[in-house]
Amino acid sequence: MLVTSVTGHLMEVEFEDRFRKWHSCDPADLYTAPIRKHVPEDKVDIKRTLEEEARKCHWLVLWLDCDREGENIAFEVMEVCNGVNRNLTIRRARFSALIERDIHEAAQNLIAPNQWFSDAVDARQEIDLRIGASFTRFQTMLLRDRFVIDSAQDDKNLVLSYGPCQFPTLGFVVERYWEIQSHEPEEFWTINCTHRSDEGLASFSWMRGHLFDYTSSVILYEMCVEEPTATVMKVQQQEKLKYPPYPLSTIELEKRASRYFRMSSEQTMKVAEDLYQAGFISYPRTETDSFSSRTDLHTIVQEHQEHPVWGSYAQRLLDPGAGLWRNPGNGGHDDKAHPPIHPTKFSSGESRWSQDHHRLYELVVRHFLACVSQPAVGAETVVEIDIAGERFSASGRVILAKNYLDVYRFESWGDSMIPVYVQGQQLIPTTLTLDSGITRPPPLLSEADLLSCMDKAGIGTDATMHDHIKKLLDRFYVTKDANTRFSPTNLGEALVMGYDDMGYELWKPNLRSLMEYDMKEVSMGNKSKAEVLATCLQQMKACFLDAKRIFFLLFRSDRSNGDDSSALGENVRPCGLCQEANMVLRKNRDGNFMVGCSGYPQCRNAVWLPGPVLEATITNNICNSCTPGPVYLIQFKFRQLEIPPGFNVNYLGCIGGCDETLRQLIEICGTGSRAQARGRPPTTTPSNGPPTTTPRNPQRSNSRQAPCIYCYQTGHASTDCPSRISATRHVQSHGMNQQNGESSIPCSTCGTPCVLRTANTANNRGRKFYSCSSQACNFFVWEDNLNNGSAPRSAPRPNISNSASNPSRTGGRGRGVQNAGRAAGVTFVSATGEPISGRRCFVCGDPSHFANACPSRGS
DNA sequence: GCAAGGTC
Repeated sequence: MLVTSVTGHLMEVEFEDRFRKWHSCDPADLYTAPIRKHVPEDKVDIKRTLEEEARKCHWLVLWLDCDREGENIAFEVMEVCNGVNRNLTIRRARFSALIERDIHEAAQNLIAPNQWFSDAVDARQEIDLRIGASFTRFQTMLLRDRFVIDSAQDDKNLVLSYGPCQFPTLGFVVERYWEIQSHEPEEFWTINCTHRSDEGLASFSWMRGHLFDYTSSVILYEMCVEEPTATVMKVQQQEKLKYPPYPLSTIELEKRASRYFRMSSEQTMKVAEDLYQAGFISYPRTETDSFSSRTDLHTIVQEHQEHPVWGSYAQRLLDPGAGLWRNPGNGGHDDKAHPPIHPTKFSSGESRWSQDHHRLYELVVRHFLACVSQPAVGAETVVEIDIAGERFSASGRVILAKNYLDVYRFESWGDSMIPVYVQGQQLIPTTLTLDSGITRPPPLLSEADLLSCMDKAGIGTDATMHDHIKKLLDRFYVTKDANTRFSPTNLGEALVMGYDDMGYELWKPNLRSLMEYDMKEVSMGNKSKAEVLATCLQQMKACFLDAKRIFFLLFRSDRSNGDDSSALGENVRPCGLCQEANMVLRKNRDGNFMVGCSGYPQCRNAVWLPGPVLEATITNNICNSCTPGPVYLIQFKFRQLEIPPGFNVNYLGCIGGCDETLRQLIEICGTGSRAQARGRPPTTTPSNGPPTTTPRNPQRSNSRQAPCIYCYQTGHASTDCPSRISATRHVQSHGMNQQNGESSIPCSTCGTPCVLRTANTANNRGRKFYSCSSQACNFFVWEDNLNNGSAPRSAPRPNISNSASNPSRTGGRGRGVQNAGRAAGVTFVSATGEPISGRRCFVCGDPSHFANACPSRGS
């Protein structure tokens, strides 16, 4: 028996020569252009070896990975060998690890090669090539000149590639970025309680989590303050186990190396390949996360007994008396081709290893030792207390046995002690506070997150995922920060938005999933290769032609005059962003107005004007307050039916940031920006410009200046938004910022007249409320509660410690209701501000019960 | 100059 090898695929698919040059044909022709499968130059020697040996042999046994790709490679080898020897008897060996018994069994149970498996791969290769080449050529040639990339690379070499794996991967990054951009912060409230005793401190958290309604939170908080005695309702003690990880697959190795060492997936695979080739670890490209029952795990552990750092742990593992051994868990994945990544040779560190080699080898060994170890054991105590009907809980944990955590230093499980409590015990909280928080957007995707997204959506394989991520970086579609978090560049975001604008989900994982499904059908013999190719390529060609048509409309060619808006008159102001050009008033093709920098596209500073603008004319009047000036005022005419009552059709306004009326109109009616209407971050460029959401990239750089998340304008950070500053001057809670006018209702706290406003928070949008017009006062009340005769309240922001036993802090400070009736610490006034005596439920207004007994509270 | 999948 003679053994030789190939190195992955022996052949490649390629277009015939006359279609190879980019300008040789219309990219649409690539859906039907003839292709050929051939052995590339660097594999010719391997082909020659195969041919030489095949001539002398009678049998050809194919020992390749037992997956679809492996089957396809087997057919490539068969084609070459059959080419020189038609009489070969050909068989396939099925094995998945270099385990002696498996190899013997495979040799004794040879099977026929599986044509369906191979066909599925042929189909994938052809589809990937045709789609990738056609879209890449097209979008590169059309769009390359439209983007200025801040790098040393010659722009002429810039390739804007499209691929069925790289684009969905980019899609994940962009989608998360959009999610962050469109996040609307919302204030919430939570009650926190602590209790200190001789034994220590327990922090109890509110079992409701948090509420977004301030008034409800205050009511519930005050009920707790009024009756602060806590009763211990439940003390639950149980043993908790923290399990070691499953055996190591490629994705897990990449994710963990990224999390623990901030190593890129690309670097991880490079180092893993080195370690594999030097024999220190097993094959690093595997989806399998369970060991075959035939694997000799003990021998692997034995090898590490002498290691200076983890040797003693390995010895404990092998000692039956220690009881540390446990057969590894099964993660449920098996690619039938390779075992999980595990150490194959002992090393206490080689002199030529880099720090990354040391780290990765250590991770593989410790992970393996952890897999065959007992879980960590902890004793957990959960205490639930009740204060005035509200439940709070605290928990403590004592670790009884660290077990695998002794060797797996990358994970931790902390101790947290709380005092001992017994059921029925009563106690007075040490602190009871009403605390506020703000909802935050999710973080940018980390490399580990991105790998998870790809894994979940079936984008790429264990061997290629890191390639797709690297490709996004190489193509300038994304950037990665020091915390391994990814943001799209202007270019990446614009491409995704371009496809999104077309309505095609070419940047979403669905396309790949559908292809995957079809491949599976082919590999099972349910569909033929030809059938899948015909359907898929026909659909993709139609999609390509449509995309081509729309892209030409979106990105019309003449850059100097490519702006789809028309300038209307003179400059409005100097541009504060690039500080080189002027901002000019423009009207877009779709009739919407904006003021954009004349330095576009180098500078993309833009201010979108309210949607209802019918006419806009620059006047000679100059704003007295806005800088950099002069900022010329604009005479607006609004569409009567599109503006709320109280606003004039004719209005002289300033776009410099000082104008409250314009700000309110934008908040209420929105701007003419395209994307805003779809809930995406607003587009700040003219509708035919490169579609980016933000006015970034001034002066050949990729630096960002995102639009303010509150007013959607540029030129200031969200934290400095003038609209927010003026809104918070009037009301405390963000979002309650639409002022309708003054009313005669006196504030029950200070007597100053209240202002009727409309809430704009997610939970209460459109709901009217009164708030005190005094900046020093926090009073507010929902209008509908007033009409129900329910409980308008002064609403100080309590954040008090040690005050639970001093509930008098809410006592009648206000002139309006100083002598109002009080029930359980709650004051009621009527719609006219008159005090009402007697108890009423805050939630539903029913006088027969109080809020803590309201039937609706269960929900 | 293009895809994704093998691999060194």
